[in-house]
Amino acid sequence: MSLKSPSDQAKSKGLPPPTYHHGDLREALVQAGIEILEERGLAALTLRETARRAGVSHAAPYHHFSDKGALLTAIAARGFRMQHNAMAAAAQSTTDPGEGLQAYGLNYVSFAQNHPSLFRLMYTRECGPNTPPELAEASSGFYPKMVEGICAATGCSVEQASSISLLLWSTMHGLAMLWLDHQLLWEGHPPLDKLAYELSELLGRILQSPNPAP
Amino acid sequence: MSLKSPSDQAKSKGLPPPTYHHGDLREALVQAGIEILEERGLAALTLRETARRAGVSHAAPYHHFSDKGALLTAIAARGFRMQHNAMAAAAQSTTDPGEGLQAYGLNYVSFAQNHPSLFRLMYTRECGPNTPPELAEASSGFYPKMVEGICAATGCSVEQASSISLLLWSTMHGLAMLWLDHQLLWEGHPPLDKLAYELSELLGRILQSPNPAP
DNA sequence: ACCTGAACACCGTTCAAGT
DNA sequence: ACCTGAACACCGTTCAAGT
Repeated sequence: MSLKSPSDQAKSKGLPPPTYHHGDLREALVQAGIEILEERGLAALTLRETARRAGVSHAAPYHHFSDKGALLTAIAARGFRMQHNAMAAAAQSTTDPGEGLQAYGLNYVSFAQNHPSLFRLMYTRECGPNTPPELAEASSGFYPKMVEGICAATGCSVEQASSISLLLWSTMHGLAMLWLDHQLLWEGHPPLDKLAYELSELLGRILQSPNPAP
Repeated sequence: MSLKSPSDQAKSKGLPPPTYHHGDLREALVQAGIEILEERGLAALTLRETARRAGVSHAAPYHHFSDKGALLTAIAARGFRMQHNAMAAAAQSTTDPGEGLQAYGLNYVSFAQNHPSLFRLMYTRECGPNTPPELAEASSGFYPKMVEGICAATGCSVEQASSISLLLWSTMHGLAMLWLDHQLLWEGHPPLDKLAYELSELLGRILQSPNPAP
C-alpha cells in the first residue's frame, strides 16, 4: 500500500494521474529489473518484485513478456549494450592496436566487477538453441572487432587472429567469473584489477612472439 | 503414491522393511541431487524434489542440512571431488611436466562438458565470506599442484608460476563457461575439445618463451 | 489495448506431533 | 534421534473481468 511507484511522482507534482498505466511499461520493467539486480542481487530479481517496483500488478508484465525468461533476456540484452558502450569508450582512448586490446580486456573485467549480478545474468542465460536474436547479436558483437584489432596489431591471418581472440576472451571471462565466484582467495589475494593487468601482460607475450609455421 | 523409493527395493527383495528411514539419508540426498542435476538440470534441483527422489518427506532434509544452500554446497563439494579425481587420473598419464599441464587443462574443460549442470553449480555457489571449509578446500585444491608443475616445467620463480597458473586456470574456466553459456556459436563452431586444444597450444608458447627480467 | 484480482500449483521453511 | 503432516509466505502462470 505504501510502496513508492512512479505514479506517486506524478501525484506529488500536483498533476491529476491521467492513468495508472505507464507510457512504456516494458521499458520501466527492464529498468526496475536492473535496479533490483544492482541493489539486491540475482535472488531478489523476481517477476512479482519487478512489477511491484514498477507500480503495477504482478500479472501486468505478461502483457509485455511471454514469461519470466523473456524479461530476464531483455535485461541481459540491455546489460550487453551497457558493456559494449563501456568497452568502446575504453578502446577509443588509444590508437595503438596493442594497447587497445589490453584496454578491451581490462574493461571487460572492470564491468564484471562493477556490475556483478548483471554480468552473471548476462552470461548465464541458457536460452538453449532458440536464443532470441536480440541477445545473440548483442552478446558477441565485440568478437569480430577483436579479431580485426589483432590482425592490425600482429599482421597475422584471420584464422590465427580468431584463436588469439578466443584466448583473450576466455582468459578475461574466466578471470572475471572466478573472481565473482570467490575462487581467488589464496594468500595475498591481490585486487582483481591487478590480476587482470598481470594476465594481460602475459598474453602480450603471445602477441609479440613469432608466428609458428602454418 | 506410486513414486519409486529405495525402500521399495528392500520390499521387492522380500525383506520386511526394518524402517522407512535411511541408514545415511544425508548421503542419499546428495546422490539424489546429483542425479537430478545430470538428468534434468539445475532448475529441477529442488529441495522437495530431492527429498521425493530419496523417498522421504519434504521436511526430512532439514534434519541433515540447515537449508537448501547447505544441500547445494554438499553437492558442489562432491562435484569438486569428482573433478579432482578425473584431473589427477589425466595428469598421471604422462611424466612430462608440460604435457601434464596440458592434460590438466583439457580435462578441466572435458569435465565441464560432461557435467554441465554440476560444473555450473560448483562454480556458482556464492557463499559470500562464510564459505564452508569443506568447499573452500575442495574447490581450489589443484591450484598449488599447478604452480608446482609449472615450476618443474619452466624452472621459473613461484611468483611467476602463480601468474602463469592463474592464466591457465582462467583460460580453461572461461572457455568452459562461454561454451556452457552458448556464447561460442560463430561460423564454423568447432567442437569444444578442439578449441581447448588450440588454446592450450597457444599457451604453450608462453611457457616456452624466455622469462622477462624481474 | 492494457491492466487487475482471484485462483492454482509449486517451492522453501517451520513446528508440533509421532515413533 | 529421526521423520511426518500441516501450515505459512512467496513465487510463476493463467484467466475471466474490468476500463
